[in-house]
Amino acid sequence: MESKPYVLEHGTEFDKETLIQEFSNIQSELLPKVKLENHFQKDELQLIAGVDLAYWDVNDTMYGTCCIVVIDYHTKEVVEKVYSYGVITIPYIPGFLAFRELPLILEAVEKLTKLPDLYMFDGNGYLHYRHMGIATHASFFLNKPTIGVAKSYLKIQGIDFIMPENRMGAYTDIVINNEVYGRTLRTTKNVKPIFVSCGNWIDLDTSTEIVMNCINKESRLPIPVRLADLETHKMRKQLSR
DNA sequence: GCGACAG
DNA sequence: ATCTTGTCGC
Repeated sequence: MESKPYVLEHGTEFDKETLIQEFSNIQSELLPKVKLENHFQKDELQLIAGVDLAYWDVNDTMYGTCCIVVIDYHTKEVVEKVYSYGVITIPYIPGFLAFRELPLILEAVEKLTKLPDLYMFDGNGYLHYRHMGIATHASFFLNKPTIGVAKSYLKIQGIDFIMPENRMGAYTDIVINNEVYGRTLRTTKNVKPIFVSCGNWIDLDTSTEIVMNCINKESRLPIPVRLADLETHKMRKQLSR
């Protein structure tokens, strides 16, 4: 049976296997440019952005909206909110989320009046089959440090995560082939953990520290990602009617 | 063929 | 991601 073709833009069609082949090549070319070291001064962190998308469909056409919420790292006040929306042309394929979501993300970023110092994503970064989750991939277009924050676990090479202790701030590292891919982090007691990984230009300890500093009692997710999530749902309500 | 599978 | 109400518990 043949793979179903996918329409990308203006009548261009690709079959799934071709997409995966080309996408894998792109990810492999980016990998050598990843640096898991802080390319910034911690005490200069001011604006942190959370990025998320929501989807809906109309007559078999998939639409999406991307919302970016920027907060002041110290006061936790919302500084700016921007969004974009449009037709989604790339299918969701595990391991290739960035190719589906980046177009709308970059469109929304264009609308920001102040550039954030760091971006947090709803999804993985270095914790990925080829270390190229959306947080890492996106960093090359944003030119800023990024962090990946996933709500569920992406199992790699059959390796399960180790459940951290049930106390706020407890974590266990996700190690595969002697390499640390990411971290299972309990941001809130009595609530299931999240999965934090470096995006780019930041180390895992600092990523963990920043995520924990963005936790309040409202959610297990860091504030920027949580607010972006809520915002995309609001936008979908408006846009889908 | 079957199961796995960030969002 | 999305489809969906009430409900148990802190």
